[in-house]
Amino acid sequence: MPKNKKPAGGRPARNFDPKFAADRKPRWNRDDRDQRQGGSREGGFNRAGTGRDDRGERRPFNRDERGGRSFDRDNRGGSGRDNRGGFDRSERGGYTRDDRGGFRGDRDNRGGFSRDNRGGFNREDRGERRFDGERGGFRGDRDNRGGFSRDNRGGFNREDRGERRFDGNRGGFNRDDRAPRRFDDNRGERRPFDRDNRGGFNRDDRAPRRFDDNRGPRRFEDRGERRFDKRDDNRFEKRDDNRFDNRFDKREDNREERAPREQNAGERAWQERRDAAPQRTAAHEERIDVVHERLESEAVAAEEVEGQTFADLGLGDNIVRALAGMGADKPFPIQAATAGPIIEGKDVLGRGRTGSGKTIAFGAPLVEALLRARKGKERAYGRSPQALILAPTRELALQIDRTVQLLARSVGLFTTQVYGGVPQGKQVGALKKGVDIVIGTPGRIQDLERQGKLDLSQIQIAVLDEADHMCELGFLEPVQEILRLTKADGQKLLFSATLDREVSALVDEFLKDPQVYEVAGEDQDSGTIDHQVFVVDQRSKRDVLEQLADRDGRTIIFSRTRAFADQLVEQFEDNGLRAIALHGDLNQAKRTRNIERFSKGNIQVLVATDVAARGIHVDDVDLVVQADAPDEYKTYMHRAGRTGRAGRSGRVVTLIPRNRRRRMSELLDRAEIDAPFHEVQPGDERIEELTR
DNA sequence: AAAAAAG
Repeated sequence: MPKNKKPAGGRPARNFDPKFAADRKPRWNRDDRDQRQGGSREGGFNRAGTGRDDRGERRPFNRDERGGRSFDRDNRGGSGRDNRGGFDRSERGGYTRDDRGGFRGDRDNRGGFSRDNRGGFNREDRGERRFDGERGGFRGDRDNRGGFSRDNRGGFNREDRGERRFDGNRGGFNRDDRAPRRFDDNRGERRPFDRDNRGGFNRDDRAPRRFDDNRGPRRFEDRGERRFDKRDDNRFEKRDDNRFDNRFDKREDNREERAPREQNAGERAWQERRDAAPQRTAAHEERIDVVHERLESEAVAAEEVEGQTFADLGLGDNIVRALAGMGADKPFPIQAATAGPIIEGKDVLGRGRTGSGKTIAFGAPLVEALLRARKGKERAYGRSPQALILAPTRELALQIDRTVQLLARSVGLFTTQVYGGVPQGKQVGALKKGVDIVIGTPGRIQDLERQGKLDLSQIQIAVLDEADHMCELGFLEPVQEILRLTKADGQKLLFSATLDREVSALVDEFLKDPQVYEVAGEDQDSGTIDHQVFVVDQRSKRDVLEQLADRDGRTIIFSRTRAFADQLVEQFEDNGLRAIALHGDLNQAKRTRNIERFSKGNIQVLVATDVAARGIHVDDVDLVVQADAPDEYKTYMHRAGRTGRAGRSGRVVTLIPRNRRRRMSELLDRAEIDAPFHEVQPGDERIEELTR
């Protein structure tokens, strides 16, 4: 009998907090939802939560959500999996893409590359469609970059990485192979092209563990040192040179070769803005190398700022009260470390381990800084935002807003979320009225900016949460483009638990005199998480997972693919376990709803892809299971970091097949995590131990 | 493989 089989009357939520007792509901029903639409009550993933919007505007949300459902999975009812995948995909693909075909001039250029060409309507479709639609450089809005656009590069890089992996035992990536740690002599020679290389193929890499006694304070270059190993790899140099050529030199050619196309005013304006955006110059190159040197020597420990109050850090009364209201009575170390410099207007890199309070660490001083800058001026209708917070997932953007919005409102500033998957209307409406802080994901921000509905030119403070992730393939370019549209002398803040050299792509171009802040001696392993690895026979993997899921207490199970996440949920449910999925195949309404259901305590098992790996905070997740081992140590750290937050304890179990043991221990080494390996079979005592 | 735009 499953332990968490459908609770009769709704078990008490684990993150029950007396402060919000009136707000709690044991489970979601229609009425709850409707009621929820109405007010600005607390809610959300954690107790810092608040309503969706602070304006008391009318909410199209509910209606849209329900309307959207005709295209989502709910409607499929009892239909089987196969049916489901095919039906949904084709409908969605056809509906969204083709119906809008005539809407943009660039679509016309695709000519024969229409839906029919795109082949079948199964899941794999997605990749192919991308290929046809985007790689070929058919899109007008990409044409400046010629055929060697982001997408090209993406394909190239990814394959590269794949090959490498299978190069025997990771080829040149062996620890023993690694070049010695210090590369200072080489640094001066670094070309800007390097940074893409680094991002592309060396993500896993990290400097070897230090064995000398004084481990902290850690310096910026402590991780990712090996990036330099491949500096002179011809293939990469060549590729990047190509890219560079195409991007800057061939721009004009390309434009002329293409058939002329109608541009609307918004697009024209956007292109002008973009062309006017500052580009890298030789002088700039010299400066950044210098900055980079200094960056590495200026990492500071935060110990000396511990013990201060928020007020001591320079935050005003209202903000301090708002912080107290969300349970932050005194600053966590990372918050104490970064607040001062941020208020002073410095460019800051913040590294604090998962769950150490990074959102407040940038959010509170950001609000304070905006407030001080605004002093004396009045809040004009339709003003452009002065701060921007970028996050890699919509859920994270939403969550950040929950916290930052409370802080902002306490001093009369407004925030709005700008992310995809939901209708633009509400976001545009808010922007029209004027907001001070925009929080969102890159795609929609670019979209609205290009439409002329979001003005980035007044952004004085730009924050990148999960900054290293935002420098990865597919994120980096949009992020760069966005940052180039913000104030040239604006302040930049980069935060992540795994802040490493990967961010130098941005640091070099956008940060002035940056300093790294972190808490000395605080690394992931000094935390409160207990790690272990289960070596499991492939055939019994699902059984083991099911037994692990059958427990009291919140559990997140990470799967590598969306399909497997769905399969697991289905399997669990077939066997009477309540579980819920979270991944990018779900529409946004469902994603939001699912994570809410999970954090409300109604359903205790969340099966997610890495969409939930970073930043997402749910109270009292006490077990993280990695159904598939991650490829990167950083992914491991972030997934594991969903538990053991704010000093609480948590456990992490990673399932691997026998042949992955070596790779796994190398990964754990990089993450500086000690975890015992156990051979485990279904029904094993080790599993039992985790379920009580 | 995943994520990130589509009134």
